[in-house]
Amino acid sequence: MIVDKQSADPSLRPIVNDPVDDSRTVAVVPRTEATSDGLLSGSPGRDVAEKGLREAITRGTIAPGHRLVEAELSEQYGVTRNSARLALDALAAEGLVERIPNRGARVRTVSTAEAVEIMECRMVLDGLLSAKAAELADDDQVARLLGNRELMRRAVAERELLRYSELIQNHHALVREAARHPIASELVQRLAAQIVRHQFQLSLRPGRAEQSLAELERVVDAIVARDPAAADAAAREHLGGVIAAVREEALV
Amino acid sequence: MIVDKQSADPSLRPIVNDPVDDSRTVAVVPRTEATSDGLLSGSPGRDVAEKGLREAITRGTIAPGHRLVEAELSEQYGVTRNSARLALDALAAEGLVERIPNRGARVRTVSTAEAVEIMECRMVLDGLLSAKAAELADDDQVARLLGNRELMRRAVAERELLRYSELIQNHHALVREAARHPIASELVQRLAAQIVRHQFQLSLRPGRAEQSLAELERVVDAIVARDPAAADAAAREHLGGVIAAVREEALV
DNA sequence: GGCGCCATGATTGTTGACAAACAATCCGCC
DNA sequence: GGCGGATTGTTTGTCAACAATCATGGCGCC
Repeated sequence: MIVDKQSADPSLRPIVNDPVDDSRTVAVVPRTEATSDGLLSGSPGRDVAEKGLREAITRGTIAPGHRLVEAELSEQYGVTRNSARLALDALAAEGLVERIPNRGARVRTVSTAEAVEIMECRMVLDGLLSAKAAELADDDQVARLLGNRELMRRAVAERELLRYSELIQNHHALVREAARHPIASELVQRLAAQIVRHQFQLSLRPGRAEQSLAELERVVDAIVARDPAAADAAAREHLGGVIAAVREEALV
Repeated sequence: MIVDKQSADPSLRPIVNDPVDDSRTVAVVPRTEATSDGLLSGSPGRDVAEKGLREAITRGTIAPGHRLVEAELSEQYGVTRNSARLALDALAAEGLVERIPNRGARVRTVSTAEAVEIMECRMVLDGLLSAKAAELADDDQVARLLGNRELMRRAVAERELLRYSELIQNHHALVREAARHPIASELVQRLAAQIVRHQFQLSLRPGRAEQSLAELERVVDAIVARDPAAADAAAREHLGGVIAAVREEALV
């Protein structure tokens, strides 16, 4: 049975309509220290640890499978153990950290099979985003996509793989912005974070950049042409190519 | 069933000081049992609260927008406040609960626009799963899909909407199982949990069941015929129909 | 010499008390 | 009578100590 008491305002204290809400999110500057040994404490603490850890994991500074001991993290990031613990919880929810009850946490290692599955999900979601972008992008966004395409071409021509890698990220960011689809955007980003390692490894394969570029150019073309179906198809084809490459890599 | 209270959406109401707030007395209550002092503690505690809350939210027992006060939850589920707190964290990560720092948590209300976005994501992911199912389903799974199709037909013929609704869930569960794609399966389930309310509301619309059935039958046909592309297309078409219906509903 | 069993150490998980944040209220003041 | 600022009460967030859990290593026993 359902209880519906909605007739009364559920807010004891209104949370809605808070126009100035950033007062709390920024202005961090934590009491530089609270505990005698100079640990950052509190809410900032959790965020500091979470941000630092996420960065370290996604950049590969910490290797997959590496154990993450709460006490060590606490010391390393200068936060209390509780903050470190909460950060681990958050990252576990994001799929970056694996947690085993009573046994601790470690950096999640995604198998090749999982990486493929993740990419398959990204493939269809990226198709959705590209299609939406083709439908909704404004002139400025189209211009920036074209500009980025030019940069990608140059980077590939000059064999600047690292730079090209960054530009691909940029391309995706532009597509996400143009698509105006927060839900899909967040999903894609979360999935992408889980496989940076695989993706990076792949990008160094000879010949990979050229193929990738050709595929991405078709995505841009479709968006510029305002053709959602073509954009969807092109985006899928691109990631389909990436997936095939990863599968091949796995055999090596 | 779900009591609709859309008519009194709290977020649309002016922020008046409503001294009498009985909306917070929720009649939930499993209170599974108790230790000597009446509190379940610890790890089980967190799980109990999380499971109970998730159930209450997805079943609509607690209305969207409803405030979730840690102390109250702790009492209601017979767990410590900390367990309740962790449960809220977990549910917030799943997108079922909204948290605002220092201001508390409430059941997330998904706007129609968000619901549409979520369904668009489900659409493409469901297409992926259906295609995989067409590729990988074994004979037993195919048989069960066919059996379920028959049950759906009957339910619709006999105007058993509630039963039909359950059978749809069952259909999706069978597809997920056959697809052997844990990543996509989990994503889809998480997204689905966020919009049960919208979906349920929709399923009661006259004529909706018939159209839905026809679409789902085509999905089953494609899987049985081992035709991934057709399965993908059919699944997308199905959710595309649902999305169109939701958009219409929004105008009413 | 190998096997099971208890002590030990390192880590995670929990607890209750404490502190901060915020909305609502009260009070003096003009 | 209305306004600004301190005050209060409620709720969230943090902390350090405590308890539970698991792996490891030593020790007797077969």
